[in-house]
Amino acid sequence: MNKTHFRAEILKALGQPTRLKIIDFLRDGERCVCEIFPAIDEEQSNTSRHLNLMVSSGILFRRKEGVKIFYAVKHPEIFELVDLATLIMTQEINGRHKLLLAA
Amino acid sequence: MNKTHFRAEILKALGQPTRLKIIDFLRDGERCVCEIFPAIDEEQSNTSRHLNLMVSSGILFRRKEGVKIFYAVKHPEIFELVDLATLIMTQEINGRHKLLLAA
DNA sequence: CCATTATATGATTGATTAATCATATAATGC
DNA sequence: GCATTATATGATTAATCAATCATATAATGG
Repeated sequence: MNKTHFRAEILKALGQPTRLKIIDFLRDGERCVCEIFPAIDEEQSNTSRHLNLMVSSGILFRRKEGVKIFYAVKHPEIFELVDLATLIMTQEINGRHKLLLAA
Repeated sequence: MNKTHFRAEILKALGQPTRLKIIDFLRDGERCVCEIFPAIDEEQSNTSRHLNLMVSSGILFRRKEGVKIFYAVKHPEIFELVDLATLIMTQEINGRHKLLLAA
């Protein structure tokens, strides 16, 4: 895999609503699957798949403790990146609003 | 569309190799389609579709000049966001390398 | 040892995506 | 007005994706 594909994989892993909800829920630190899936209101199996995908693409890491598996965001820059997306979104919404007002 | 979906759409728009190549090529400023598609080595029609998608998701804007259409990145934060993805990628590669060395 | 709890995974389905070829549209210079 | 250049779009195809249901695995407490 070349670097463009690697970068794309990271961004793609973050560019999905269910996965973004997981990232947001993990802002306060690690959580086990049994906490995550009710919090984001998704099925356990679906949540598990998304968690695994994010581990594979370097977004999350996993820690086992007894029967529970805790997931956490691997790099603090992930949050910065997501926050930038939020900022861009806000600017977009404001820009569109201004256009509507000007029309 | 709610905010989670909006954020996801922005990240997803950036999380595709062909589109990342376009963003990289637009770092120096606006370019017309006829410059972009040879630079990234993709078909004109495919390039056009990706450009349109990024306009729709708020990543790029378009300016018409005669028969040419110039595209440019709409928010400087887009570059910051992509650069963060590159940083995360680098950390991942280094991390994996260290693990291999330690093993 | 068994029942329970936590997590992962196989199989399936419908939806979305990226790429391609062919063609349409639209501006320009002659 | 016509040929040329630049761009967009319809139709198609193969691939990937997200979600779901059912089931498997694995650790724990009693």
